[in-house]
Amino acid sequence: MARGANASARVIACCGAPGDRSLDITQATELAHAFAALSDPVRLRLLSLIATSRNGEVCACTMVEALDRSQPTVSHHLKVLREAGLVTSDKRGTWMWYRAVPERLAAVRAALG
Amino acid sequence: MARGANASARVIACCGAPGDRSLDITQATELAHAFAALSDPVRLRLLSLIATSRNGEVCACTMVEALDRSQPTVSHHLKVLREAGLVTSDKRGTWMWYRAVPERLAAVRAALG
DNA sequence: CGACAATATCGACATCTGTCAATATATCCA
DNA sequence: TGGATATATTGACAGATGTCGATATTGTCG
Repeated sequence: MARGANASARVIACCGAPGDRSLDITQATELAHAFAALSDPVRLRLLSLIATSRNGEVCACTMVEALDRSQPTVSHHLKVLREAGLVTSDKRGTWMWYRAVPERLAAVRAALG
Repeated sequence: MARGANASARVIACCGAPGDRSLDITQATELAHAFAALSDPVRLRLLSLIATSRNGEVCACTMVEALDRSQPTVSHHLKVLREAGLVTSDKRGTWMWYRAVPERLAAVRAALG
């Protein structure tokens, strides 16, 4: 479901790349989706909560409490993060536990240089 | 005019930071603005064109030709990139020349880890 | 000055996005 | 089985965003 998880396009030129061309439409659209997932304060705080958690995972219920948003809104944002491949979810009982995907974060970071 | 150019907030925990807390609302909003500037395919292609150019700068007229968008649209996107601090512009005669701001790109990249 | 060229701004419009209340779905427990 | 809890989905709506045509602004050159 996570789209663009295998993209390696870069905004700035890489270490003497052969072609050394700028992004084409497909690459740009793919990358734009990733950045769009990061372009909301609520989502950034969610991702931050998850990525900096002690045991590496956070229950959705915790996040609804932490952020000043309704439960449906938080659920929506978590879905966006998941579809962008930035987090994964694991349902255990009634609770939904979220984990960050460091490789995906690294991939997006790499696209910036 | 460029907002948030001095932010050093990170989504994931930094090298044993003292507080080790997640983003607050202010930091998250600031970062979100930066990512929002990167969340459009046209803007990514513009930034890519600029950042990978031979002499480090690109004339606006070149970009209007390169992308399949109207002149007002390209002008709008360049303005967004400029206000995000990702590029700078320099008017020489009738032409407007754009340059990337590597430090700003690095700062955004650093926020991802 | 006046014609031309490059860029920016304005106004309008369709689409996308964030938000919440209401509701549905899934799971646990008594 | 039935009630309670956690999460997801739906529907609606306001506000933001990308786009273009028309126009304004700025600078060059005869």
